[in-house]
Amino acid sequence: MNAKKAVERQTGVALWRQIADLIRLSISNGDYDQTGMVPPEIVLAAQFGVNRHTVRSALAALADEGLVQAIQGRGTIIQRKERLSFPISRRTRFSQGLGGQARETEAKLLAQAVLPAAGEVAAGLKIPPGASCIQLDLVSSADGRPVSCSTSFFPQGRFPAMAEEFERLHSITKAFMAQGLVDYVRVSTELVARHADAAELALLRLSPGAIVIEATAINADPEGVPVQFSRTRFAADRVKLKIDT
Amino acid sequence: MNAKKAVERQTGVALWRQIADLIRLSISNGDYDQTGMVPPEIVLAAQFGVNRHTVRSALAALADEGLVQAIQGRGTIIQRKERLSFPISRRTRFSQGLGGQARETEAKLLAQAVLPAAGEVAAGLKIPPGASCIQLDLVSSADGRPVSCSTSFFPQGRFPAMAEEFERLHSITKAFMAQGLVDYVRVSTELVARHADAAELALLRLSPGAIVIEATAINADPEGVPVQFSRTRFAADRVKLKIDT
DNA sequence: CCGAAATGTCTATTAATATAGACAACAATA
DNA sequence: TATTGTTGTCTATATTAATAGACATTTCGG
Repeated sequence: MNAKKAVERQTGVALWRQIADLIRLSISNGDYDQTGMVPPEIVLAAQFGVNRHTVRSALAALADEGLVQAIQGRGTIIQRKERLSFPISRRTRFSQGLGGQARETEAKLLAQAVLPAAGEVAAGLKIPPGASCIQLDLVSSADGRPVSCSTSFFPQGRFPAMAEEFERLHSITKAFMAQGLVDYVRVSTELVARHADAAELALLRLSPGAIVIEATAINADPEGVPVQFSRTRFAADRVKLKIDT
Repeated sequence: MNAKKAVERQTGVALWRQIADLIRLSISNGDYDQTGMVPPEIVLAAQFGVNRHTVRSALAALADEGLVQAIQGRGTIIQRKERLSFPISRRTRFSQGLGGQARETEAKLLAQAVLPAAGEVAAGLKIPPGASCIQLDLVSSADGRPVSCSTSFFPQGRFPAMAEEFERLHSITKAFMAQGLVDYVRVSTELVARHADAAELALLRLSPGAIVIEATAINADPEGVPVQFSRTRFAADRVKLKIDT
């Protein structure tokens, strides 16, 4: 197991950031669970083959994220290590999926708009290009930490009060129910991973260089008629996607 | 749409690398399909708010990947833009999945070993810890470009000739068939995205800072008995994972 | 064939990153 | 309480990343 932790120079990614990423990974892998602490700076410096100050920069970044806390004289203790397991299946729903893993989940409406469906959205929802659809931008959090941000489109003809119902109920599932749709299933999901852009860094409170997993999904009613086209970006270091087939 | 392309300073990720990532994304999004060329360096520099030399560093990195080619006097032309769509379902198989998207697919055996199953592997395969299993390390390519590298474990008791059969047939599916297993299905898949480590950079021929999607999966025979535990790392900028439910 | 527009190359300067070493401050413990 | 093992802070230096400007070279269209 004991994989050699290698960092590369002259790559455009600063050593301290590479090291921060590796330590974050080790933490979420449970490598330091025995002590609940990160190894001493000198040890890490030796492991990575860099100067102690470089390791300190990495740990400072992790402390900034709230992942660890350094205490003079004692060491650097681990504050958090969870990676939420997020199910993707025919019945994917945000809040249910996290059942038990987080004390509190929240979905916050950032923006809403009514606009003509175009290209990808119209095709996904199977409505004619130009037909009105409702766009909702959300940020979802678990225990106060943002986990994902999403942009969803709904056909306005069928769900005219989507925005209002969501604001009232704070749940897509409940907003669907309030408008007469009691059940829906996931019909397709596409995943892509990339670096977070500036907007996502801000929304998800990520540190620059962080990774997001972008899931483009379509939900449909039991008859197979699409009801939602969504694009959700997950903070990759906070989630694990579990695919149930 | 025209999202502001923002780069962040003092983040541990060099500006030229952030810009290279953004341009790569624009290329795969088809933003430059009208001309088949990247915008002029001066235009990009203005868009990103950086010096032209910084943009040149980014383009040099992309040229190094073979994604673009700069021609003095004319501009920078796009050489490649594909992102392979990779299905994940109960019947996920590498070569079939890419049907039609690539002219030629190849799976190459890097290493093999017989070792006692431990922890995660034993649990996934539902065999007692310490029981022998066969480990195969593969790299899979499409049209000569590496797409994923994987480490798989098989119970030795049931598939003693896994390594030999794979070397002969160059296919996991066929190696299974040669040993009497005619069908198998995917029972679980977990996805995580992270930065590639040094070994993955080399195997997948990625540029440092690149992202991999790590899929941890278990395949089972029709009776539900696990036959394979695998961990596959995809080059994130070359694939799109399509989940069929 | 000239000019506009693009990439290529060079020098110089500033800012960020990384290394090196020394020592202070604090915590736990023998 | 003295020792050991930690993190915190300081100075100094070298390397890499980024900016700035000037000008050469190539391509293409009028």
